Amino acid sequence: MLSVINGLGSCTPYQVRQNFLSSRSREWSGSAGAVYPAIRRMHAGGLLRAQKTEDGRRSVRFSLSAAGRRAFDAWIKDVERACGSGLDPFRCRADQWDLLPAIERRALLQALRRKLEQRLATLGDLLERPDIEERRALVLEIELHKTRLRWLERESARP
Amino acid sequence: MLSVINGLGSCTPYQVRQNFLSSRSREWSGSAGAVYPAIRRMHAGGLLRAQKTEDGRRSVRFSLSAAGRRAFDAWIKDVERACGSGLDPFRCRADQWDLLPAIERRALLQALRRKLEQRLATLGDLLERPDIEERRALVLEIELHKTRLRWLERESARP
DNA sequence: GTGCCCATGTAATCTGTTACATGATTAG
DNA sequence: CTAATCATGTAACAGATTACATGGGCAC
Repeated sequence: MLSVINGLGSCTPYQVRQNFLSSRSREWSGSAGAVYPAIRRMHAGGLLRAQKTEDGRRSVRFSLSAAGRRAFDAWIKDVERACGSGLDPFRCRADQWDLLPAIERRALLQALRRKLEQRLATLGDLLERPDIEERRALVLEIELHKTRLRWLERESARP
Repeated sequence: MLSVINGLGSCTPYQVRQNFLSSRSREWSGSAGAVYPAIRRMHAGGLLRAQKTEDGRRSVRFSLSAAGRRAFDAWIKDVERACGSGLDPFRCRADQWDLLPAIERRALLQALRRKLEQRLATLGDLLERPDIEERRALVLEIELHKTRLRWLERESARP
């Protein structure tokens, strides 16, 4: 998945790490202990090309090698995986919620709706900002959350 | 996440494993090297209660202890995590697709649409079967895939 | 009995996490 | 100069994967 970051140019490990840290993903911590070894592995595996840049710092910049670009391309075009359902923390819980006693269930669904609406507001604000990257993914995420919200509303109005 | 399986009754490690193997999740292999140690850990941590059942086999059945049920409850009611965006393989790629040359991009979006429609057909068939468990999650998954499909159609008709 | 499947594991390996360590540069 | 921060790591640990090992019951 580091391919994604490296897909955006020639950069130092530190920049890669910052990118992970700043991306509000929560599913990936971007910890030093993950990023640096991963880059070393990819370099050893021939997916990255290193180029010494003599700009004062001893920093080494990495970019995708031909093999790296091929691997990235294969990842992008992996239709099978792309259309899988992933590991959705909302969907994972969906059937469990139904087992709760009616009162708890009602309260929980309510809390979920509030949280989703709040999240949608935040994402909507983000969308306004001109400097935001990954705009398409953001639009999609908003739509997916709206779908979850509709599902919740349908679930709330039930036996 | 094993809480989910254990939430469905008193069972042997083997049954847990079969459940994982049969659930078309792909995000979790249910390998022996994961399930057995995990159960041992949870038992050691006091989340599981073991009961020897003398039904011939030496099988030990596990069920949730009081602490285990509390942990499961906390997981179910984790609104924050539930409303996070998870690790969606489709959304992850969404912005990368836009970087492809127009012809490749068009072909890929087409392939994705076909795949999604096929997946939707499969899930629709599943929904017909009366013995299917996790029905709510299935309905939700279908809706989410439809949302992705709508997004794709909007993306296909673009500059 | 022999072979096969059921059920339970262990070993080696890979990768991610947290927490700590280190040298280089910049602010005061 | 000293302290903070930048940039790069390492160490210990947790958990997942594959592949292999083991032992009991059943079919033939």
